[in-house]
Amino acid sequence: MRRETYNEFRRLCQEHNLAATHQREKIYEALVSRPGHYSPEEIYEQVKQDLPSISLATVYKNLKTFLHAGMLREVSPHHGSWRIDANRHPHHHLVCTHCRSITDLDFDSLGPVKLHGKLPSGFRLEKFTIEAQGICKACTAAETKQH
Amino acid sequence: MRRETYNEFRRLCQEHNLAATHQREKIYEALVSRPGHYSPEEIYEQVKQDLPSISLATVYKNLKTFLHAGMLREVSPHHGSWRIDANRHPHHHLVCTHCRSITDLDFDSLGPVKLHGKLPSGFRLEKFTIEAQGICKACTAAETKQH
DNA sequence: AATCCTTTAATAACTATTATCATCTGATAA
DNA sequence: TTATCAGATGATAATAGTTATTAAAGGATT
Ligand SMILES: [Mn+2]
Ligand SMILES: [Mn+2]
Ligand SMILES: [Zn+2]
Ligand SMILES: [Zn+2]
Repeated sequence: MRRETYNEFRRLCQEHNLAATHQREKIYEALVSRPGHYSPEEIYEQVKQDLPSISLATVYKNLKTFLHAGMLREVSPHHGSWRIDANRHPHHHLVCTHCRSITDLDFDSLGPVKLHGKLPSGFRLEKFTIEAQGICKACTAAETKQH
Repeated sequence: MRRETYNEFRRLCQEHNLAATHQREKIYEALVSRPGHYSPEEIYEQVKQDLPSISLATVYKNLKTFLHAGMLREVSPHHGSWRIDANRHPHHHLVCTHCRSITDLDFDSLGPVKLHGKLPSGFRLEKFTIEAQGICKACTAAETKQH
């Protein structure tokens, strides 16, 4: 691992009160040292090359820990199960990052996406979709109650 | 089912050479007759109220059939498995609707999202994310070869 | 009504994720 | 340095989500 990456890892662990274990170090490295948007399984395969006895459950658990600490992000806040949309009109979505609920947002309530320059060559664009991510009304209310 | 919805269903089935079965009718109705972004399991539960002997596999198969025919949409083209992003800088994504690959798109390559009016009250916005959906270079190349 | 082809129900198989728990280890202070 | 212990790990069972298989049933066409 690059010295710089290692130091950053130690710092992040300290900041978030996490033990800097070998497993966490390698999981972090597997993600940060190369581009891409990997699945837990892919990270597991990568880390196993250095730590053959690591458990897949450890990978899952630490990814959650890292996400919770804000050290990493998830690509999509609604990966859990397949969701079907019967609204065939162009429109956007409000997505709650807490309960994962999805509601329609009128197409005209957001301006068009402006492209500066060009997309990477070879990519055949079909459409832009915009998601407004945040906390829905119900979750905000539930949160407030607790305090 | 509303007469209008029923006629639309028959028309769509004819257009796409699909037998207009009871099961398909109820699956279509479960989606179209109410707002929301349902999972196959949720649709199954709804349809079972009318057709108690329907199989979950039938729901899955027909959702795929409908999607393929363009009668419905999926909310996200990358729901399959959890994907982690180690890039903490604000940025967007190119998503291939064919192979589901995800690549980064520089934040500045797209203009800011313009909000016309207000979001539904109670929703606490964290950020907008934009996905450029289309066919990636590799998939386009593979497609071209076949012809 | 008979035939053909599609669709369905049931269920096994498979993939993805989470829970459980005995054991181990990193961090801290003696 | 060693002892201590909360927190972390590995093994694996359990659960959730999806796909494959196949015999039987049902639309469509004649
Ligand atoms: Mn929608
Ligand atoms: Mn990214
Ligand atoms: Zn919510
Ligand atoms: Zn592709």
